[in-house]
Amino acid sequence: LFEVASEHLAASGVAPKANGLERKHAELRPEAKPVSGPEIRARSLHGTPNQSAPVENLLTPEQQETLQRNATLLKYRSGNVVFHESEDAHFLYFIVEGVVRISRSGENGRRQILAFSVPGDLFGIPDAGHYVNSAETVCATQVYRVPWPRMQQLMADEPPLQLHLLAKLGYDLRQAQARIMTLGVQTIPQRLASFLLEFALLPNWFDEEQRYLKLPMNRFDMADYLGTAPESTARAFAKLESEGLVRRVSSRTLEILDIGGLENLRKGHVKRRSSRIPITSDCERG
Amino acid sequence: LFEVASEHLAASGVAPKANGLERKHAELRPEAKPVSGPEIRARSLHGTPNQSAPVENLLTPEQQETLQRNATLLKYRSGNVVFHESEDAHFLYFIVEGVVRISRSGENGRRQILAFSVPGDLFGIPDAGHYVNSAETVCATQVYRVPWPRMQQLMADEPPLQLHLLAKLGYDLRQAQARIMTLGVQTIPQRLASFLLEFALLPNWFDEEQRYLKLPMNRFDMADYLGTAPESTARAFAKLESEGLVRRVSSRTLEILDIGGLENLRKGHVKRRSSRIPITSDCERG
DNA sequence: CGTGTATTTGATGCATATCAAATATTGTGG
DNA sequence: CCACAATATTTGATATGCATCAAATACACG
Repeated sequence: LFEVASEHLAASGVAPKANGLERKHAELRPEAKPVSGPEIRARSLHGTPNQSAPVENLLTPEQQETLQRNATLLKYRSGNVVFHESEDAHFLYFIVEGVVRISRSGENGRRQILAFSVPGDLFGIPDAGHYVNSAETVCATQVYRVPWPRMQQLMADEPPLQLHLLAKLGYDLRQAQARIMTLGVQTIPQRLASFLLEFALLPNWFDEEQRYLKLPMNRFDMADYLGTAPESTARAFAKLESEGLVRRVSSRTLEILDIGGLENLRKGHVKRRSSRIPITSDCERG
Repeated sequence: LFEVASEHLAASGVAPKANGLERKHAELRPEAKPVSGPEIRARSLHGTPNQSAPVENLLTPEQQETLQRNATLLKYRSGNVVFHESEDAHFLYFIVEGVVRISRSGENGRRQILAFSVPGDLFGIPDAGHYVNSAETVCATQVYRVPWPRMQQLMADEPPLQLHLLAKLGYDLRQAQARIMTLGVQTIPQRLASFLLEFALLPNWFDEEQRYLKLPMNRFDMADYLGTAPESTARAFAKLESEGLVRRVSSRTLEILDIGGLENLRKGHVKRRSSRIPITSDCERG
C-alpha cells in the first residue's frame, strides 16, 4: 500500500525530555539492512517495460550504507508527532518499521489523512523549506532521518541517488492519484474495500496463512483516510461483514473471508453515471 | 506551493492546419523562450526557507535550450488524445500553451480527472514503461515532447536537470494532495469555489481587469474533476451566483464578483465534525 | 472490577446522485 | 444570415447515501 510520503502535521506536544526519542547514530551493523521490511520500493520513472522486475531503481548496498551513515535512527512510540505542517523542514525521513500517518488539516479544521506510510516509504519532503503535512506515528515506529543539507550533498555526489528519489516521488504521486480516484468515484463501502485490499498486500499486517488482517489504526484514522465519518466506517464494516466478505474478530483485527468479493465490491457499480466520452482522436500534423 | 504542474486551461484556439499535429523540431529562435507562458515553475525540493523567491530550480537558458533541441513541438486542436492510459510510454511532455486534462477511468468505468495541466506543467511520467493516465487536450494546445531515452541521457549528462524534474514531481505531488483534501473534506459548492480560485490565479484565463474568468472546459470535465455530476456542478454554480460571488456571463465565462467571498466559502464550515485529535507529542529518546 | 474511551447501532435530516425535461448554445446546411 | 439539428447546460422531482446527533455496547487501562 502506500509508500507515499508526503508531509506533515503536528501535535500539541508535551514532552521533550522525559520521553524523547531514542536517538543514535546509525552505526551500521553490516548484516542489518538499512531500510528494513518492504525494502526500498518504487519503480523506475521510465524503466523498460519490464514487468517482471517488481522493484527497480534500488540502491546498491554501498549506497544504502552511505545513506545510513548519514542518517539517525529514531524510535517512536505510538501516537507521537514526527513533525507538524508549517514547521521548518530540516530532515527527510525513511520508515524502517511501523506506520506513520501523513495528514493535513483543511482550512475548515477537518483533518484528512493523505497516506499511511509504511516501511520503505519516505516522507518529509518540504515546500519552500517548510513541511506541508503533519506526520504522526500510528504505532511503535522506527525511522531514519537525514538532514536535508546532507541529503542534498549526497545527491550531488551520487546522481543515482537523485534518480532513486525521483522514483520514490513518482511512486508517491501515483499513490496520491489512486487516492484521488478512490475519493472521487467510490462509495464508502468501496473505499473501505480498497483500503483493506491495500493493507492486505503488506505482509507486516496480513497473515496470509490465517487470512487475518491486523489494522494498526483506529476508526477515526481510517475515517479521515477514507474521507468519511467513523460511524460510516463502522457501517461499512457491518456491510462487508453481512455480505460475508470479512469477519470482525476484534475492532482492529479482521478475518478476510473473500478477497475476490472485496475486489468485486471495489470495482463494483458506479456512484454516478459516466460522463460523455466524445473524444476525437485526430490531431494536426504539420 | 509549487508551481507545479498540474492544471489549467487555455484558450480555445482556432485550429492550425487541417489536422494532424504540426510537427517541427524545435529550431530555437533565440528570442523565443523554450517553455513559454508561465515559465518553468516548481520550487526547489528543499530550498532555503527563502520565501521571497517565488521560483526556484529554474533551468538555465542553456539547459532550456538543450531541452528544446531534443524536443519536438506538437500542436493539437481541442479534444485530441495525446496518449491513453496503459499505452507504452515513449515520451515526456511539457505544455507550452493550452490545457490538457489528465484522467483515469476507474475500474467501474467512471472517469476522474486528476488534473488540468497548463503551460509550464509536465506530464507523461510512466510506471514500468506504461502511461498510467490518459492525456487529452481541452483546447488548442502546444506541447514539447522528449523521447524518454533521450531524457534519461540528458539527465545523466546534466544532473541539475534531475533536480529540476524532482522539483516538478514534488509540485505535482503537492497538487495531488491538495486535490485529495478537496475531495475528502469539501462540499460540492466548496470544491467549485476552490476550482475557480485555482483558475483565477492563471492570467491566461483570468482577466484581472474585468474579473472575467474564461473556463476552457465543459461541465462534464469540471464535474469529473470535482468528483461529482454535471447537474450538481450546475447547481453549485447557481448557488454561488445566488450568493453574489460570481455571475454567469455564459456557461464558459464567469464574472468573479467576490473573491474574498469565494475564499470564505472554500474555507467554510465543515462537512463533518473533526476527528478526535488526541495526540501525545512525547516520544522515546535514548 | 470500575471508569473512560472506542466502536457500533439507531434515528433523522440534508446533500447529492439520478432520472426527466426544459432551455440555451453551437454547429450546419440552405 | 436564418432555420434546424445536435449538444450542452440548467432546472425540477425524487431517491438514497452519508453526516450528524444520540445512545448503547464493547474495550482498555489502572
